[in-house]
Amino acid sequence: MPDLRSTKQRRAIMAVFNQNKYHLAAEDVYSLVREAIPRISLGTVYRNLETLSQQGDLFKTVFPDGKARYELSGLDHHHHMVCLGCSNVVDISECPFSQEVREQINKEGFEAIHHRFEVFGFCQNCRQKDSDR
Amino acid sequence: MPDLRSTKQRRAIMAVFNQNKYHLAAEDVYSLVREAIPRISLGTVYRNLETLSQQGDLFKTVFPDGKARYELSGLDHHHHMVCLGCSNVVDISECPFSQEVREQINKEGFEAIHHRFEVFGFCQNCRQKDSDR
DNA sequence: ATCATTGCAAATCTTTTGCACACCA
DNA sequence: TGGTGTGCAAAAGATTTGCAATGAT
Repeated sequence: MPDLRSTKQRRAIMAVFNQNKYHLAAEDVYSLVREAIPRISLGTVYRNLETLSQQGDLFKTVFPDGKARYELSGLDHHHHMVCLGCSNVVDISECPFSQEVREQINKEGFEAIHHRFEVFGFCQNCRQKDSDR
Repeated sequence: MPDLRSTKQRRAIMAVFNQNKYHLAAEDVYSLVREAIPRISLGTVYRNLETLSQQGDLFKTVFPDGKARYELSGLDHHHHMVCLGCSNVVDISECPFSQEVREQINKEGFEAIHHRFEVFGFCQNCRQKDSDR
């Protein structure tokens, strides 16, 4: 592992996440960080998202639309509710990782590193709009 | 919604899933179905995977590598353990969708359609190989 | 006959990468 | 200085789409 350097770009990307404690796709980060550094390249954004994820500063999740989203990994452990209507994501603080699940995993000789729980459905807003669904 | 027609291609794709009750990426389906229909096109495979998923015959999941996998939706409800070493997937039959989680979701006005629970880690095989990790 | 479906190829979208130059330690 | 990081543009990989021809009902 080479040592990470502190560059203007890297700092600006982390600043984006500190100001937007939410699930950001690479494009989102790109457009937000360009407010501070207009000439930053999308490639740099991707490279840093990857690096920062490997460092453990960010947490990467691939959502059902096939796009990866990132968030600060320092946040409380939580899970996601994804709205199938508007694609918005709401956090769930309850963690469903139960003792039964843990036992089944151990029984298989599997070593769990991390896990992810996602609920897909429709948020209040979209339920009202789509009441004809 | 137009009415679905029963084509040779569509039947062959379903046959692939009936013979391989597992998580198949579009490429996998493509190469398997070409054994029966060598001139089938990849576009047709994608279109049918999408159609069949919307019909509820298949269930689509996007894995962390950004590729979508499909499986028969008639199978028992289950979840996934993904090995970070060899990328193999093992099913978990325990479902962690607890009453507490359900309550939190309802409290947000969210209507849950389906959910996904994934555990990432290392399978027995990879743990032995990588005992220096 | 009608209209869903197909094959083919081109297009799209997200992400990755090669390369020469810039910049942090 | 030396090697990491950046900008730019091209490449790669997965998926989607336009179009004319085919085939199911």
